[in-house]
Amino acid sequence: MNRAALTASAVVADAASLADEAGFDAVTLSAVARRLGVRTPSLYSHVRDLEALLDGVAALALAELAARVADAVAGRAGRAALEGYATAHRAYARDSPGRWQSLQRRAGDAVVRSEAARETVALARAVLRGYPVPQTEHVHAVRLLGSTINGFLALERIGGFDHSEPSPEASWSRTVDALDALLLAWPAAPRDRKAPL
Amino acid sequence: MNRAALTASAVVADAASLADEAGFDAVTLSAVARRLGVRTPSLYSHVRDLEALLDGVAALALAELAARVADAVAGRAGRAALEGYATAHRAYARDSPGRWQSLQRRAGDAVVRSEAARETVALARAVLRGYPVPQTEHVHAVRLLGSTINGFLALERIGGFDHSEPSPEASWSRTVDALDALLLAWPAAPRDRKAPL
DNA sequence: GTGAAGGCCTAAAGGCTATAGGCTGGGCGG
DNA sequence: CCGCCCAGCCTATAGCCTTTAGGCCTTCAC
Repeated sequence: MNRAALTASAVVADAASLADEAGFDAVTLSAVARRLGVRTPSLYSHVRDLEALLDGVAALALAELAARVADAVAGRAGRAALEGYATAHRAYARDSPGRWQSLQRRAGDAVVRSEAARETVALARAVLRGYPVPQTEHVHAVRLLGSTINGFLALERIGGFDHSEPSPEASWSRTVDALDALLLAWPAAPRDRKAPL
Repeated sequence: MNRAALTASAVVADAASLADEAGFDAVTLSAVARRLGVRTPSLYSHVRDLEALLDGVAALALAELAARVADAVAGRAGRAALEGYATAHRAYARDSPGRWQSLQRRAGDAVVRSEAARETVALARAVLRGYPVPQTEHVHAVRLLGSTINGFLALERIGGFDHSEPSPEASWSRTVDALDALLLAWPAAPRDRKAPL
């Protein structure tokens, strides 16, 4: 009686909430089952194994992130778009720390090939359109953007900024400033920049 | 008989090797004990708990990394120093993936306050001396450097670059180019850069 | 109404961390 | 030289985790 009306997506959604509340590595099949008022093995009807559950959370997170970023970038260009792009990431990491963390691991193919993954890249490229970065350099610029934003958030998360003075806040805005300046003056062909010293 | 001559540092060293060989999360007390030919509980004489063991690996890794970076930066200035700094990090991550991974988590106080931690920051500041970045901006620049380098390596590790075309290699050198250009033309006070659009 | 299927259950195996308590050999004081 | 003590390993055990196997009840289609 009182079947708990489980479905794959209900299980994944609950896992995502748990991740936000208790940290990504508190996500275990046991814990999710407990929250859903069900015995652990029952989850195996809906989810292949733990790995698949975590991948499910990542897919969910990526979709949510893409939506937020899209919203932040829409109708903006240049620096405003860049700021929207970067800050939407940071806001997502702040609001949904567990889901964010789910993205910091090698993901399964389903996640990698997802629509959301494609969209995130497309949005980064859209931001670049407001800057004089040549098409051929777009990949590199997208990767740089991703590296810096993700890297900043990772360092912030593990407390890397907790032991030196100015607040991460200040460095964040300087970081966006720097990325803006960088994209405005994207260094020309490698050869041109060689040996400035 | 045949006491295994365990010591705290021998245990930590073995854990670090295991991390490199089998991935950081293959580091368990069980696995380390197995490798050392000893029963799991025996390790508790040398290591407080799993957490302490992982922190030990991180401390070891940080010291090794600092040494490598110091070596790569010594006697260099400007772009050469920057390139040495960045590439030493990448080389370490490549050569010792497990140890590198041990640094991507919130570390205990012992690690944070270690000599090696201080040195890493000092080396970054040393790199900045070759660039016209004002003292007051050093913290931000150090954080930006750390964010971008760590972020790039993290994305590379989780395969974030595996599904688009040019090799990470190419983007890496463009990234160093970009950081060089950025530091050469570090954006002035925030106010000056406002609303260029 | 009945049979198949879906969805939850219990049971159980095997791996992990961690604590408690026992055995032993080597060094050291008497 | 003898015996004691302790360092350093051990076994036993508890508790939590994942995963598989197999059973039972409910529902729905025919």
